[in-house]
Amino acid sequence: MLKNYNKDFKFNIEKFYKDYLIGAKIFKNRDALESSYIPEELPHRDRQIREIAEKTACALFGDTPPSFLCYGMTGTGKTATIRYVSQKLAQQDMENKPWWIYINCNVVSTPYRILAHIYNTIARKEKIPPTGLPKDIIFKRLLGLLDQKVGNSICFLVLDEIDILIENKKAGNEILYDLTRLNVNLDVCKTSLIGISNKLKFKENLDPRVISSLGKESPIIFHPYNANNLKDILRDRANIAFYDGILKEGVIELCAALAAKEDGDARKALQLLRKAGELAERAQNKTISTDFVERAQLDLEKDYIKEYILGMPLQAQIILTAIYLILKFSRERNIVISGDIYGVYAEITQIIPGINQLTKRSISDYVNELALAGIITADTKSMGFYGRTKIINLDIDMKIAEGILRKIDKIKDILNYQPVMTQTDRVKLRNDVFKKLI
DNA sequence: TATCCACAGGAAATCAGGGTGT
DNA sequence: ACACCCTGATTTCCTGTGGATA
Repeated sequence: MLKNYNKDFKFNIEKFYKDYLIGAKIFKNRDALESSYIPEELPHRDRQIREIAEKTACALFGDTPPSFLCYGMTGTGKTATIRYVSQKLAQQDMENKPWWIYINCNVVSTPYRILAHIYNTIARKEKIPPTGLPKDIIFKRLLGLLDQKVGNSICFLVLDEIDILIENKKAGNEILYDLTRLNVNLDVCKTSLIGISNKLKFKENLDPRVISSLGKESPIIFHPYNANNLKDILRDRANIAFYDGILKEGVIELCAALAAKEDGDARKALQLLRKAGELAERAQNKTISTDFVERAQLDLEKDYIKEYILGMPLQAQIILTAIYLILKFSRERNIVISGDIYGVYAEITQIIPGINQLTKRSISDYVNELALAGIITADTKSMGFYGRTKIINLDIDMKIAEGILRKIDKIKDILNYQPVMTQTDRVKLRNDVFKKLI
């Protein structure tokens, strides 16, 4: 049946657009606050720029630059600096401009796809299919293409988030080894690898053969920005992004301070500023005050959690639901252990149609992932005679969790289901024991 | 001090679903 | 149609483990 809407409350889209156009303009150039934006100047990265320039300058003479690594936490400007230097190098007067091929190993995450990605970016047309061919065939085709298309100039292969590649130790090392050996098999073209990593210790998992070529050069370290550094970066970007006089006193300082707390993450700082601007814009405000920054921070956090959970595989969502239900229905509300999760999970997979039940081993992995994302905390604890287990807590508000889970079709109907497990005394009994021991 | 709980988590195998060239 | 390839998710098999208990 149709609802009888009050006419006065009807959303007038025409008027909305009109008001929107007349209303305060905040953004002059929104893109300047994207982390992919390469500004004219990169504040506080002089040393890194110089080091990278020194290592790559021999490309000007057509010599092969050495392969090297860049380390630094997220938002310390690694990718931006590389892109910056590559732009500058391309502006120099030289016969054969070098090629730069960017590979984000988080997106292009398998050996086959890395080779295919390199091939396809150079070839433009006549692409290699996304799957189906043997790897060595692609490798040979790639060699031919490099010699033919890149000719006697340099091809830089930038592997961003290279640590993700090594998570699969065997396959990751194999492809890296293959890439380092490209030069040996090439006739005219030369390649040079640049690895970008968030984790300092990722080198531990690297094959010695790979280290010998990728780790010979001293790595370039990107230290986190401090609050003052971040202020400089934000000021530069804000000048491009906003109209004059939009930013109120203290906005940049607050963004910088908040991001400095998060390991000096410049990406975070820019996100805060952009979100604050968007909130002000939506509120049809003429200026951005620190209030908007505070709201932006809450919003960003909520958005992140929501998007993460809704983007998880259904099985992971069900496991989160199991944790939620245990906390909701067990009388001792604060303790969840892995065994209980599995029990309740097994129960609800029976209720939801079309779901198959996974093994404990897989669930253990999913629980770890949830913990890594900051949705739950999971600390392994030895209970001596009572075995070893993980003590799990929901790290987000129960209400928020419920709101998000309610958006998932297959789950929304079971959020009031009381698991049999929590009705028996088993959970309570265990909780009593654990409580004493913790 | 040996035992033993209740799991953790690594490595390799398997499976299904996407594709290939011949 | 066929033999074969790559990938991601999962299973199977397995070894490891901290400390309360007997």
